[in-house]
Amino acid sequence: MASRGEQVQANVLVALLAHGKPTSAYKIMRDLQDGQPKIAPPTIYRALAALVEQGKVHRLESLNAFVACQCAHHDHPAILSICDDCGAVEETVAPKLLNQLTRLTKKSGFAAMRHIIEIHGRCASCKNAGAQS
Amino acid sequence: MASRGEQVQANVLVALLAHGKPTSAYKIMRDLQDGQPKIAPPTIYRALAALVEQGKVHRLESLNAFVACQCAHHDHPAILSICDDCGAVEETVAPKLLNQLTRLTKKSGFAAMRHIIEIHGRCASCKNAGAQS
DNA sequence: TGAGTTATGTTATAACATAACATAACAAGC
DNA sequence: GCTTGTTATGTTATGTTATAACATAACTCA
Repeated sequence: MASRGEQVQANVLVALLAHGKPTSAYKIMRDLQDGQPKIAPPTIYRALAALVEQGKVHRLESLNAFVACQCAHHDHPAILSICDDCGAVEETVAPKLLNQLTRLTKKSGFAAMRHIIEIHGRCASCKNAGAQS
Repeated sequence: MASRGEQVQANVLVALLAHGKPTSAYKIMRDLQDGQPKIAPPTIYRALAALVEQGKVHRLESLNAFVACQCAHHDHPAILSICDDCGAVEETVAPKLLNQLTRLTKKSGFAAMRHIIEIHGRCASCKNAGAQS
């Protein structure tokens, strides 16, 4: 049987998938409070930390928000493209580029452990929508 | 004569330079409150926004903190290497790599406007310190 | 079963950020 | 030089994000 923690993680993941867009921890909490009124921030943050650890969720540092990973099967950290118009996030995996970054910073002796790459801009559909208006 | 805003910006920059490490907006505020007890968060955030705009300060999205730019003369966004041990930040400028990123995301029609690249790890001196212990 | 350990729940508060409005400075036309 | 509009700055309040600290429950293993 799933532990309580795993159950919360599953619920959080469902909530994130339902949104399909960057969602704050507190928004998720309010979602879950429909069925579990007393759930508190630390519970949400613990579940999110576990999901991020598992690679099932990405944390968006530049938005202080979270998205469900869209391509479950990769271990590589993702490059996240964030549309500032509609909020859509696209994941790109580019291990070579990450290696380049690691090598670049290694020149001064830096040992890279975790790469955060977030690119803000406009997605294809918002760009088109903007152009025609 | 410098406007009030420019004065605050100068003071904030001095405080940031004095630290030489990532510093939160509230820490800066407490620093400035030595000479100006009533200064409030919006004043600090406005000054920081202006300094970031001018490229004199970088915002570290993954730390919710700020550092003074160490190489004043460039317009390119910097790649920031952050030591999780000592907090030191190193800036690297690599326009080619940013272009690669832009091209990569452009494949799906994304128009990149702002690149955020933060790499966590250990700097050379902390790595050495850790190895010899 | 009971002692030790880990996971989870709960309360409280810390830390980060900005909305909303008030006031002051400045600039342009009268 | 006044007054009117505009922009910059100050001020108050509050919203939002995140975690510390402690309590309780569940699990393990002798």
